[in-house]
Amino acid sequence: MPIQELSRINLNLLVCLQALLEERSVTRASERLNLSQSAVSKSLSRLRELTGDPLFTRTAHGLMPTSRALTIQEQLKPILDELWKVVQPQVFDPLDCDRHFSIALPETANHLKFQNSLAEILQSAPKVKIKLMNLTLKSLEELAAGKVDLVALPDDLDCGQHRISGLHRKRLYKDKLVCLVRENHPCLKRPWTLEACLALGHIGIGAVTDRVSITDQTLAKLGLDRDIAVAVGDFHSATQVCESTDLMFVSLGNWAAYAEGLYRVVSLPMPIEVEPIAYDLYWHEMHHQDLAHQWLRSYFRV
Amino acid sequence: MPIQELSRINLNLLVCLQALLEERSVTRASERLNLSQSAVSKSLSRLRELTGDPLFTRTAHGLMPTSRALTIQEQLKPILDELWKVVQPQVFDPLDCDRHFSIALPETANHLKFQNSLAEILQSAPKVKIKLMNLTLKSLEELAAGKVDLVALPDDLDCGQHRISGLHRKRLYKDKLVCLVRENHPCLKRPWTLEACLALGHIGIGAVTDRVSITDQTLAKLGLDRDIAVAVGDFHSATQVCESTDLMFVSLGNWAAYAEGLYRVVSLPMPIEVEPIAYDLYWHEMHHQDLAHQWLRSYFRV
DNA sequence: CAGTGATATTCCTTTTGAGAAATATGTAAT
DNA sequence: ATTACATATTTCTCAAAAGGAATATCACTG
Repeated sequence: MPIQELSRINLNLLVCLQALLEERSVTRASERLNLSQSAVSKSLSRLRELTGDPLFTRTAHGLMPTSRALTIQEQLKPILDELWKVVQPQVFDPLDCDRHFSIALPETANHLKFQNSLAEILQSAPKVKIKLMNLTLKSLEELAAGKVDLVALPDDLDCGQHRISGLHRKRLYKDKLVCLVRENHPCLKRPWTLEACLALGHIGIGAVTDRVSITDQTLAKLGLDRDIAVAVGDFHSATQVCESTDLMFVSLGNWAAYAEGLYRVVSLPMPIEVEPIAYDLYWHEMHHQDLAHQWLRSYFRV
Repeated sequence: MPIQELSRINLNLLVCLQALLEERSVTRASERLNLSQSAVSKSLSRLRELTGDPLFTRTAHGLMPTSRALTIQEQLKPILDELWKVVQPQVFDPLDCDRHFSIALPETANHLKFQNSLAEILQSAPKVKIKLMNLTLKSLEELAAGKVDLVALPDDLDCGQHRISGLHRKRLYKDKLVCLVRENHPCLKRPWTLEACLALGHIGIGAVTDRVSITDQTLAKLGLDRDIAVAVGDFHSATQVCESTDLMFVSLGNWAAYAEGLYRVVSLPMPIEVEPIAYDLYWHEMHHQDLAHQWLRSYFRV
C-alpha cells in the first residue's frame, strides 16, 4: 500500500500527460488544458523526471511518443475516467438501487401511517431491501452508530435525542390523544367529563410508575393524577386489556381508528386539552447528503 | 472526454482521501502522509468542497465516513493502485514479453553473425515475435517512422544516417574485406599482387557505375581503378557469378567463410591495406529507454 | 462543568505553478 | 547552405496554493 510514496508524486501531471498523448503536441495540449505552452512544456519535463523516460521525442509532425508513453497511454485513459466518476456528484436511480435500509418505527402509529409509503418505496425501487424494526430505547444509539438508517420517534419519549450529536430531524405529523374504552362500557351512557375520566382505572404503556407521558404531565400541571391500574408493553396488549376490562386506555388517534376495527373498543375524546403527540424522523448526519437516503426520507412526509 | 474539467480538480487530494479512509483520523492520516495535522485538515475541507459531501463526521472514536465516502472508498483503492503502477518504472520479464520486433539486417553478414543470437532471443522470450527484413535504402526512414525497431548498417553505405535526427547508434563489429575467386582459378597459381587483382574483372554489388564502396574509395586515393564487369543485387548472386566465371568478388570475411562451404570458391586476402567495414546498429530514440528494447539490443554485441 | 483528545481555523512562511517573452531546436523551402 | 517557420524549452517574475505552528472549537468523559 504505497500511500506514502503516492503522496510524493503529483497526480495532476497525469492529466497533462493524457492531453499530450491525445494531442501529440505541446501547443494543442495546452489549448485543451487552457494553459500556456510553457506551462505544459514544464509539466512535460516534470513528467519526464517522474517517469525517467523522455515520453516524447520531437519530430516533423509533432511529438512522437516513446514506447513507454504508449504503454502508459493504454492504462491511463480508463484510470482517469474512473477518477472522474469518483469526483462526479452521485447519481441515484431507484430502479438500480440495491441497498439495505433499516428503519426503526414505534410499534403502533407509524406502522399504520407508513404502510402505504412502504409499498410505494418497494414498487419504485424493486431491488431495495427494507428492515423494519420496533422502536426501542437503544434505537437512537444504533442510529448514531450507523446501524440503523432512520428512526421515527414520538416527542414525548426521551431516547436521548438531545444528548446525541450529529443527528438530523424532520417533524413528521402530530396525532391527538384519545381515550379508548370497551364497547358497552358504562361510562358511555353518562356525560364524559374529566371527573368521569379520572374516576376510571387506566392502562399505561411501560412501567406502572412511569409518569412521563404527555397525559400525566398535563394532569400534573393541573394538580391532578390518574390511576394506572395496569401497565403493559405494547399497544396491542393495552387494547386487549381495554377490551376485556372496564379500564380505559389513553391512546392515539391513528391507533384508535385502527383498533376500533380490530377490537371491540370505542374512542372518546380527551376530556381536557392535551398537547398532541408529534412524531419526528431522525437520521445520522453521515447519510444526510446521500441521495438514496434523501429519496428514502422523501417517503416520510409530514 | 473530460480532460478540461479533470484538469481543474486537484487529483492529489484523492491520495489524502484514501489515507483518511484508511485511518479514519485526520491525525493518523497526516502521519501516514508525512504532513501536519492542519495540512490534512485543510485538504479534507478542500475534498468536501470538491465532492459537495461532508465525507466524514466527527464522532467520539474518530471520523465516521458518510455513505458517499464509503462508496468512494470502494472505487478509490484500485484506481490508486493502477496509478501507482503507471508511474512505477517499467519492469521487463522476457518470459512475459509478447511484443513484435522488426529488424532490418544487411542481407549477408549479419544474418550469419546473429543467427545464434536469434535463437537465444526466442529461447529466453518465447512469446516474442521477430520479423527479419532485408536492409534497404529506406530502412532508416522506416526506423525514424517507428515502423522498424532495429537496423544494422555497414558504415560504407549511406542510408542518410547523418540526416536523420533522433537516432541512436551502437558500433557492432568490424569485418575485413577479402577477395573471392572460383576454385582452380588461374590466379591461384600466380603471385597474388595488387596488379594481379586489378587485372581481373570484378563483380560489384549495386549498380555498375557505383563507386561508393570502401574498396573503390581506397583505390581512388591511390589513383587506381578497378573494372566492375558485372553488378548484381545481392551476395548470393555475386558469389554464384564468381563461381562460374573468372571474375573476382570483393567480399567480407564472414561471408567468405560461409560461402566457401556453400560454393566452389576460395578466398584471398586483399592485396592492399583497406579499412575494414564497420557495422552499426541503429534504433530510434523513442525506444532508447524501453526495457524490452534494451534487452533486445543486448543480443547485438560487439 | 471542567478536562481530555480530537478536528477545524487562523496566521504566516515557503513552495509550487503559471505566464510572457526570449531562446533554442528542428523542418521544410528557397 | 541559408532562411523562414513552427514548435519546444528556458528564464524570470509573480500570484496562488500548500504547509506548519499556534489557537479555537467541538464532543465526549469523569
